[in-house]
Amino acid sequence: MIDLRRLRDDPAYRQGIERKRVRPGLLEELTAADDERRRLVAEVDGLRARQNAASREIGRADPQDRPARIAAAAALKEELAAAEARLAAAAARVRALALEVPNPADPAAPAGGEDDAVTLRTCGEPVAPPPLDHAAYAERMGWVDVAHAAEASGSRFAYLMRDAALLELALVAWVTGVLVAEGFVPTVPPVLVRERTMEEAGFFPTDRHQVYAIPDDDLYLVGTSEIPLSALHRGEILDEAALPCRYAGFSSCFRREAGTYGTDTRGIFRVHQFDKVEMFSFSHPDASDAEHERLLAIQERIVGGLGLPYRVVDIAAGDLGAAAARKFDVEVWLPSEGRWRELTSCSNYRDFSARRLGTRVRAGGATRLVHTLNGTACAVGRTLLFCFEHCQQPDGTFVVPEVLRPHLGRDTVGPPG
RNA sequence: GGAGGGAUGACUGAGCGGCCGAAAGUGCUCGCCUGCUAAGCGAGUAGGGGGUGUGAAGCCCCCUCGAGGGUUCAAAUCCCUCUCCCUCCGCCA
Repeated sequence: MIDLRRLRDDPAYRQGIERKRVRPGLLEELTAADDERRRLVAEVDGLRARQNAASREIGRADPQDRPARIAAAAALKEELAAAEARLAAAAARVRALALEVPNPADPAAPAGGEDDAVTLRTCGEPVAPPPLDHAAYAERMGWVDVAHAAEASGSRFAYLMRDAALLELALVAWVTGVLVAEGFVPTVPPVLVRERTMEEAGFFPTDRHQVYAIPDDDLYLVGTSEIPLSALHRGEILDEAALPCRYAGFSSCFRREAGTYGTDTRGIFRVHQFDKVEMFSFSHPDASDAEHERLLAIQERIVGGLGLPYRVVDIAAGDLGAAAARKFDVEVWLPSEGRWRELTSCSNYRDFSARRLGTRVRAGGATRLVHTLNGTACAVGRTLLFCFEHCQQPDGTFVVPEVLRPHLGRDTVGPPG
């Protein structure tokens, strides 16, 4: 949810919104609706003030004077009720329009759209493709079974099996350890949440079509543990000393992947269900840029620690999603495709979802909305897939990344038979 | 799933139709006092919205006692629905 007052008063804020794609006329409609809402607030407040005053006088009046005064006060009720109905309608309209408006892009975010991300740095070199691409290799090793998954669940599902299943556990253990050492609270959150939680996290209404719903129980499957983590301080006013407040969430993630028909169909690059360790920070509003850099640095340490060549890109304003003011992606070289592909993502939402969540910080005498940030620590399936190509030897042996060896208990995994 | 009890400010907890946005305590802030610390003394201390200010302060008004509705001139207090928590029974990994 954006800040309506800033939309009114701060041209830079409005420009930040316009750097994203917004429906023409939306902001004008919204400000007009908000003007009307404020006018009605004043009207209703005035009527209520009169009614409150009248009621107080009745309480103080002599019992014999009361009937006449009560009759007079009763007349106010109808007028007030009508005005309140108009206000409620206006407020609902403002809310509906405001939910459509994205968080302003940060001035530092590059201009443009999907193709205009700016590469900040590249660590490691592109390499030639291995004998087998990730999907073929995983099949050869008996690590991924999409055929039976299709029987059980449909397309874009997979069984992760044998050493790949153990590699997942090793990855999760290693990454979680890194995050705990960085002061993150390790968390296994709920993956089914209410509609309200989706909305407050900034996913509804804009990304509703990407979310699995459980209509019988009014619950929704999360696409990332960011959602339940964001609800951890819902409606709370935090102490300044408690910030930053960092959580590492491990969970399964569920995504409908609507609109991706026919893309990334090989292997487990894009699936409906995967496990992920996610970082989430509640930051002091003055410190969120530094926190963002910090999350990014942790991501780079993890990806670099696995020995994967990567580059960091700064996502352009027009490609930012509704909630992010700034976003960095870490892209890893996928040899079989001969290009860099997204592995992790790290966003600063500023106060956008904190406003819906009601998560604030007591700063000096005042309270301010916190800033929320999130970043992938490890999307397990996709990380493994990159490893399938980068750790694959010409003879088919899989060389376990050094950091995972203590967790897996082996240095290499040979091909079967 | 069945039967009861509960939800009050940063926290504990009183209030059970008007004098309650709310006692008391804790915490926090400021001042005093004290070699330092602890203790003590005094004062202050909810959030949000609208308006008016030099869009600082201040001032005025409105809303909020889990959420939403209702009764009433008037609701933290009465009624209904929902959510969550606790106790007991049932079921269960």
